[in-house]
Amino acid sequence: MPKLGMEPIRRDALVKAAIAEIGEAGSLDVTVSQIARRAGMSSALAHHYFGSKEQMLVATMRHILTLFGAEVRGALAMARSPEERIEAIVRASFSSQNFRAATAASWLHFYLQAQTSDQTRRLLRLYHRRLRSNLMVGFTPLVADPARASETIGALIDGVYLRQVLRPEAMSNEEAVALVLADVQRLIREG
Amino acid sequence: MPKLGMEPIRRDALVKAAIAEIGEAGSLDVTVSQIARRAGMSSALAHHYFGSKEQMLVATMRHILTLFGAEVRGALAMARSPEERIEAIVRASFSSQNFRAATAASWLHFYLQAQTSDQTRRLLRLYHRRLRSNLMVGFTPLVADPARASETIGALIDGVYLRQVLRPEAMSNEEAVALVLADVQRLIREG
DNA sequence: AGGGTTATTGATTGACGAGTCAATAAAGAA
DNA sequence: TTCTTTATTGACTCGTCAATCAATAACCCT
Repeated sequence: MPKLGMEPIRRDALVKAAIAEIGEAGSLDVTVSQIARRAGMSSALAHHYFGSKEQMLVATMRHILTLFGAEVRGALAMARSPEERIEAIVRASFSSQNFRAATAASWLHFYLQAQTSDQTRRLLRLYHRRLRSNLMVGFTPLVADPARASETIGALIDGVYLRQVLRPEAMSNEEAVALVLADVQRLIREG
Repeated sequence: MPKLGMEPIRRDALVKAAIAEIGEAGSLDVTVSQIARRAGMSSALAHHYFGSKEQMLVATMRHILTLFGAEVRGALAMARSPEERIEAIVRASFSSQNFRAATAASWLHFYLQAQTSDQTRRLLRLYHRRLRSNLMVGFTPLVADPARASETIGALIDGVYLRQVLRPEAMSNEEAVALVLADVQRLIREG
């Protein structure tokens, strides 16, 4: 029962199914057929809209990055001080449905994918640069070496994230945020 | 020209070739044939000695973990104070040839593999527990919440490691060590 | 109604890769 | 020497999966 204007709907469904499938399988070995089935269509249709598996995964990562970017921007808009700016970024990094099991696994997947795919690498660098730049703005009025502080907190966020992918039960979202924020506070107190 | 007692030699060659191959490809998609060819034998022989690809990769991870464990033990033997214990662990985490490009990529690979392979997961948990326990011993006389401190430094190590896999040029080994140790110092000063 | 476009899929192709096997050869044991 | 064990490989099987294609159907416009 073909209706017109299906393209955006299908693409969206596929991207979301890809995240869910990667998260559930906890693995990189997700096939186009699995994703397509979960999205309620044939694999042929997936290829029809994305051309290739890689393009589909790139679109998936772009989607994750877009959501994350929106969340950061939203939180930053509320921030009234440098401290609050940093806190906003940390909270966004661990926030909401989006940043749980499925998304986290996908995220990690793309970290690896970035070693072989140019497009993925470019996307990831972009995210890194933005994160770093946002942290820097917050840290600059507060510490002597904002670059160093941003690097530390950025790495700490990645590390906590990585551990959450492996052992989701070991630490809750709030605990993760608290852990990172405590380190932020130490950095600030040190000046 | 079959000589006897080839088994340990072949196994060793395969394990080392696997690390090199994963590191060079920067990817999980390493075939048994590629690894075997690099190790100077046929893929059939690799199967003969390891039974399956998974067993071969488990042996590879075990090898990496063994090397790391030895390095940590060596450094700990020299430590004369709690501070030095912690420093020893951090230095070992980023030390030497072993912990560069190829090994780091393999390491990250196993993090993912752990989500699907029971054996790999067990190995990784063992490593985590030991690392945590070692850090705890160092932190206990120095800070109020040693568990929290160990968790923070453990995550920071993983995060810095992850970033080095992605952008090896961004930070040198020594810089990585310095970054982590600075955070250790902050934790200690805080008490 | 009929031509063009979009949506959709089952079936197929083509590649690649893990694991198996039968065959060859050398070393040691009897 | 002959038998057994170990080493070794090329060729093969079997499965899987990305990608393609041909066919079908609904929608829109004229």
